[in-house]
Amino acid sequence: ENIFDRSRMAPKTPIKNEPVDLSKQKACTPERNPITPVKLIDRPQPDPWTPTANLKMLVSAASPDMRDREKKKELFRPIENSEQSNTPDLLQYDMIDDCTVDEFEKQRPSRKQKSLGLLCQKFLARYPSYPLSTEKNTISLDEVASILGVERRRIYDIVNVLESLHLVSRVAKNQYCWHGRHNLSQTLKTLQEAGELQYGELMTFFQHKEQDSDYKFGERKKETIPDSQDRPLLDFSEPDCTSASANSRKDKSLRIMSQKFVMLFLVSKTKIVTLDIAAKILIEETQDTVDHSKFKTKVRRLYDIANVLTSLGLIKKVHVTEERGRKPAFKWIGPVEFPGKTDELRGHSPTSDPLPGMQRGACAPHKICATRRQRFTRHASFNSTQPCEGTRRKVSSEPNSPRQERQDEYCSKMINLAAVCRQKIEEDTRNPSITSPLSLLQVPGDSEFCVNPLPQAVFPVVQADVPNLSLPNGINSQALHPSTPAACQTENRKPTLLPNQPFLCFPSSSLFMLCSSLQENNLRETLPTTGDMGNKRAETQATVPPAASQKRSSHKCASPSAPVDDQEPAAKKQSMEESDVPLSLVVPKKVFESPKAESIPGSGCTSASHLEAFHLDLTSPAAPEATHKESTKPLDSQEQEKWSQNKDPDEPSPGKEHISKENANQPLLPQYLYVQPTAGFNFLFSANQAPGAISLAASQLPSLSVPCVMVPSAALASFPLVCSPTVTSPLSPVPEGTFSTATSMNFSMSGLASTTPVFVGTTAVVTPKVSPAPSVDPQQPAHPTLHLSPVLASSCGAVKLDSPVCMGHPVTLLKLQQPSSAPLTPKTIRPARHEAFFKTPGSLGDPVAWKKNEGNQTRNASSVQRRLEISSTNPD
DNA sequence: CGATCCCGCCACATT
DNA sequence: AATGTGGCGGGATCG
Repeated sequence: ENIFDRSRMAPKTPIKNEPVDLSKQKACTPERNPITPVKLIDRPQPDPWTPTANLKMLVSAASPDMRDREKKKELFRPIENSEQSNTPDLLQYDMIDDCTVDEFEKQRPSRKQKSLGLLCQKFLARYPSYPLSTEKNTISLDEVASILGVERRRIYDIVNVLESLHLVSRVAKNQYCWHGRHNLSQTLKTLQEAGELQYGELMTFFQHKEQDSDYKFGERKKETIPDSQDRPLLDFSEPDCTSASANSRKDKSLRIMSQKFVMLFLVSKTKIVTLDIAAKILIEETQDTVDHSKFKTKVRRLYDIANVLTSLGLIKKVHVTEERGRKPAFKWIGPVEFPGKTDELRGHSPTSDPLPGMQRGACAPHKICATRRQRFTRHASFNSTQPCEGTRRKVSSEPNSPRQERQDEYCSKMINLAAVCRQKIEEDTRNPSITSPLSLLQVPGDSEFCVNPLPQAVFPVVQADVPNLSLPNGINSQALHPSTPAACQTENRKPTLLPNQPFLCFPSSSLFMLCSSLQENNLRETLPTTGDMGNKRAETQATVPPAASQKRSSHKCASPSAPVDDQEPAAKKQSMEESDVPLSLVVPKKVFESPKAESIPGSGCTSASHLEAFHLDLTSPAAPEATHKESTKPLDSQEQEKWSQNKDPDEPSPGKEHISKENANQPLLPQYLYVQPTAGFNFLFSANQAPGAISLAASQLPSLSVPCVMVPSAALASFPLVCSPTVTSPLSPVPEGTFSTATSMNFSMSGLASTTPVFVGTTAVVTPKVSPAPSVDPQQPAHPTLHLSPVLASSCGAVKLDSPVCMGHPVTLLKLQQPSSAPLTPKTIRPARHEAFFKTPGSLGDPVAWKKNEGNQTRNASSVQRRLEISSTNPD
């Protein structure tokens, strides 16, 4: 048959491997598309004749993407290529002729090449993460399908997931509109909120023990679960989507499932969700009913969703080892914290609004929800299901009261649950082997997560959080509070918070983050939850954010106490991270307002507040970004612990989160992320970039500064990395070359680490030196925004991160402009303010309080990096 | 052999 | 009825 077709269709060139179909295409453009999608061609028989089919073929042939694809294939199988370039074009049938089966197989695109994840990457590569509003970004399913060489069905899988996150929206039949990640933070935030309500406890629970939880809490679960069902909530479709009708079709499970799945991550303290747990939770009602087949199907779907989310750089696959064994799981590597409210952001550019933060923040929180709800409501009629929800929604829509009440109730309920969980946890904790929640998380050898505890746990704590920033989308900063305390608690870890310091130092930190202006992303702040964070970083990815996940509401209520307990264990675990790796995160600002400082004034909390000050305005001006610099550091880091102090404390108050919002307003914080070498590679992130960016596309990189940089650890050791987004021209010598490299890389793939260090950033400067004296020189003064070198910094005056604290390690950031917001002033400033902040941390945006670490002992150069301090100075 | 997940049938929705 | 959507699960691959 094939032959027949071919003859007819196209003369085709025998060329390569591709099956017949290809040949057809080839006919058109022989060289280019070696890779034709099999399907089209293959299937063609049935409809080769259809106009559509032909069209598709043509399109595919023409498409550049196709070429890429082919290239990839080649890469994958160089061997094959070399040998057979021409081999079998035949299909199976043809094979008979000459090709051996083997050859055939080789040529045949591997299953992996056809994976949904890869397809999704290609899909995403076609659109900018942050499209200009002006651009038209319509997506034609048919076109894309043909270009990518897949059936439309597959595109639906991708689009449905993207739609659930609002990266796209359906405008018409066969037409979708690409929105990009501009609103991703908001969407995530919304999901997080919704998730907490729906799954907060559940997750907590599950994480501890699934079974038990189910068992015991079965009822609860049911309750919640059902609720979850409502799609509308979650979804927001677009604001208007008028298509009320839209609701139709079942619930569009893939979309809903996707949202729910994401919610689970956002709600999870560990940020790791195992497939089976997710499947159980997502299987709606059924608690027990879960028949195996249904479960299986659900899992299948989750894989589909996970592939897309992975391509988006929001999650990554990991394995969790539990008592029962290793289980597949996914870890959230996307932004974790979202600024408080934020709706507004949407349209703006991140930097654009300088002021605002506060106000908006304040009000905003529910806005979005409300909007959606309304929408839903309209549609609502349809939603027959779950009346409850409807109710709920409505309620919620009102920002005010109802919701609160509801929460309260919820809280109370949860409290019990929490208590139970806690017990379990405690028990677990005792159990050396595992801590419940964490246990799940940890992944033993697998990826990066290891369960084994390291002796020193070093988990740095981060104190500060970054408040959110002004970024429109929202950055998130809230979360930490609660957790933070916990983290701090862990004893050892108390890293470095110094009272005033804005930054934290972690002992062996694997990485640091500093935030400067961020845009969407959040910074991840800290560590609260520790485990996650550590792990994450360690691992890898760029994810910066991991951790902290705490969220608010439910937690507050429910587990106030619990968390703490839990955390300890968690911390331990974290600490464990693979060998040394602990990472440290540093966050400049922090927002706590927390009055509560109960715990320790000086320490943690306060520091946090100081952090706020930290914010720099970098962003506002222009692009402020900071540069990053780092050096690798050796290891002794642990010493650092000494420095660290704990924070403590506590609880941040609930409200804090919101508060953070205010902070958020503030312009920015520079964030830096440093990852230890151990991890395998180092990253630096600039806060500015959107989180998503990371994963993505290289395409972005070029245009902007790259948000992340990956460097092989080894490389790092020798070189410090710096990234500064803002600047366009790379100052440092290295940069260019490296740069390019960087650009080329795709972050998404973890695998990519290049051997050489990469520097990215427009401005960035890199200093080759190792930890110790970093780089003064390298940097250039040039940018306005930041400087790395201390010297410069001083000159600039604005901000400086120095590491006085850090041991010497000099990393400094300077921010020139916008002092006002920036808290950063070094020592000088500090003193006075210092007090202020204590008093009213939250309110002051600026007060900057920097803490400094003292130098604690560790001063070695190596450790330098660890400590970043901003102000350095006074501890006071 | 379990984990993944491609593939595409087919039902339901929309036009 | 045709076409768009997308649930669903068999069974092929991968590891």
